Amino acid sequence: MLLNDRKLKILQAIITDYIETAEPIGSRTIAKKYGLGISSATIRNEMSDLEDLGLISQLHTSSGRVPSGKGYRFYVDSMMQRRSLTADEALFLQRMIIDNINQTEFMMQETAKALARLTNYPTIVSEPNTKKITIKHVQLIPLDEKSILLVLVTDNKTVKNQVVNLNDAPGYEMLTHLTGLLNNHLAGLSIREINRELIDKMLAEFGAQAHVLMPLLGIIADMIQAEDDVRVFTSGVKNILAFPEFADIRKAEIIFQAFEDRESLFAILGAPTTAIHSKAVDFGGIQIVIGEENNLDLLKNCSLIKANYTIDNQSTGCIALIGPMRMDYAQAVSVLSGILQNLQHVITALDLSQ
Amino acid sequence: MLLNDRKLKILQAIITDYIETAEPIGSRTIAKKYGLGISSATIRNEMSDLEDLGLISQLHTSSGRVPSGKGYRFYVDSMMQRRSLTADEALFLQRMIIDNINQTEFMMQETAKALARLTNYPTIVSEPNTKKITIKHVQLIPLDEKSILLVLVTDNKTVKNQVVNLNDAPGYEMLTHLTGLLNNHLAGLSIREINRELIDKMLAEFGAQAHVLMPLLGIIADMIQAEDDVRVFTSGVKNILAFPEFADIRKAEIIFQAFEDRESLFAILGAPTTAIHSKAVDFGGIQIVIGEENNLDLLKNCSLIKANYTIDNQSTGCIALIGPMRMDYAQAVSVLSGILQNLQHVITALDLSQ
DNA sequence: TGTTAGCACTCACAACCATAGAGTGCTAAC
DNA sequence: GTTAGCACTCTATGGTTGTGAGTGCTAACA
Repeated sequence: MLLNDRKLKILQAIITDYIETAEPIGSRTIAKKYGLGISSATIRNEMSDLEDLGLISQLHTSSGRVPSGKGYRFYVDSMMQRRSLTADEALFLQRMIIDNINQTEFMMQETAKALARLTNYPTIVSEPNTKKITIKHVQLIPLDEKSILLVLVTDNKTVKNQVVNLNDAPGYEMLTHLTGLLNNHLAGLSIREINRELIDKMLAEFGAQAHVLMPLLGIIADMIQAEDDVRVFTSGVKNILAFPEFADIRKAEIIFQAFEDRESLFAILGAPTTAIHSKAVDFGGIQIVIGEENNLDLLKNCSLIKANYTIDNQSTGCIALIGPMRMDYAQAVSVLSGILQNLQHVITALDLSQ
Repeated sequence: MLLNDRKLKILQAIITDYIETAEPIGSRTIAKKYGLGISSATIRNEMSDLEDLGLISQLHTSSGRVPSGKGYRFYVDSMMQRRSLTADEALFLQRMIIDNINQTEFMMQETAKALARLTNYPTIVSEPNTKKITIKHVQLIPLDEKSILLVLVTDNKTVKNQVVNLNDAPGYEMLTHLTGLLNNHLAGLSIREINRELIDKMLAEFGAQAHVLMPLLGIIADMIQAEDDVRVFTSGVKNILAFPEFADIRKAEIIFQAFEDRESLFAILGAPTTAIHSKAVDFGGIQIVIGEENNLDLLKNCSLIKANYTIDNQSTGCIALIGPMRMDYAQAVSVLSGILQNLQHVITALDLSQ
């Protein structure tokens, strides 16, 4: 689609004004507020053309014009200026130094919070999905006569632990011995590689302590399984209450409902789109989905800005923010981009696997 | 305050009706809906008396009556029937079996969710505050050449871990040795008991590895410190959107704001009230704070139902739910009571310290 | 031919009014 | 002590009207 310069300026005025005020805008207002040097009548003619093109629409005759989904799409694709971070935003991100993190959970939650804070839109962040977790180290620790603690370190930088209740827990010396045996056999293996043959061999070596092996292996399997369940974090849902689009509480409730339910959140994030892979850590491009373009009814009146990111070319997470269709795309994209860089920096610093 | 039987019945009718409908109720409606065998005129006279007593009030002449804060207080103190759990509620709680939990976090979050689910009110649950944590076990685990994992088990059933980066990490054998030394000296101690004298003794024993001791002790102190920070969990904030009291989004926003801020949540839970202590685990009585009785402006139009619970006579947590003043006190109290029993059951089962 | 002024028209919104309905207090009768 | 009846009050609802912002169309102008 090709528009002449004047039409572009008028469309720009309509979109920026509507993003700011949420009020339909008329020809006279444009003529007065944005000094384009043409009369309102001329603007009316141009607006009529823009409406024929489907870029703007009016709720009824004699109301001002409002950008349509197609209009926002055109704006985002062809007109939007990539703005850089403001001084305040940059400062905020600089201060958000997350160091010494050994659990992704905290980092994800902080990322969601920061993004919501800076954009004033609700955010969703899903954890990287690591499907091929391998065991790095297992450690048994005595607690008391009837229980021991199992600590599992996996290759994706997370540590999990679980109390194991046994009728007759081995003593400290024996636990140290068993820890050695477990590590000899299990270190470096994924859950699928623990087969019958290996288990038989381990049972033989465990001797009198063989009865504790199966419970331990079962728990290890469960722990890895749980780790494979991708977690998802949200922040700032309440921000939608500030938008007139959600003045009707029923509409707000739908969003709140979705944000309380894990399944809905994954539905919003959508099927994992192909991300661009690079050396170790890479962030795919930022995608914008506007209004009706969304497959979910829930989001037909909203826009979604999201980006995938990958770690080690295998595990990919998603970071997204939701707003009304008239969201401030330029600001949201620049902040999201800044956050992604931040995340990349932290993940790279954390990367112990190299 | 003493009321005759007929006044009690009328007050009861007003309160139950208003809790259900949120609409002011008039004499004629009471006469028709609740067959008390007296005419609306008589009810009017009685209502006039109830208003003089401050138990009900009207928004303007010729509107129906609404219970006042004092009215709810009287109802809660003197009239409310302690109802037992419904079959559905009891079933739900039975199914909420939380077993094998070694972290309080999951349990607290689940408790908040269950309570919100059953009552449809927003809930807040704060973790037990354990001020005198002692070290139960310390374990050092090798990760790679430059980092080891420190696992700390404390006597309040929680396990924490932290990656420690060192320029030159000791090998597995050495770590096992150091783990033994650390446990010999630190097991059973609280953070205050780790003094200069003890550290000097440990430094001597660590020999060539003395340089790793101070970083480790520093991290242990930080971990205990973090554990001393009471966490707080919430659930179901969005439920307030269903109440006409919060039809004005500004009012809802105030509550949402408070629920996003840790400090506000603690302010809502209030200064810890004295809980009744018993043998090992005890739950103090359930307290109800109605409207103006709240110290926080934020809650002047709300009611708060809360209970403290204690573990081992020393650490006390709080569990609370918030609703409009016309909340269903009887239901909320019975469900809260059921949940508390559930929590007690789980905590007792978890108790490894005996 | 593109631009603009002018005009008639449309629609949302606020203000205004009348009416119906639900409630009250008061009084008098039972 | 209870109740029926009455006058009164206040809210909510619906219809009417005026205003303002917007439009499309037409004719005049550069």
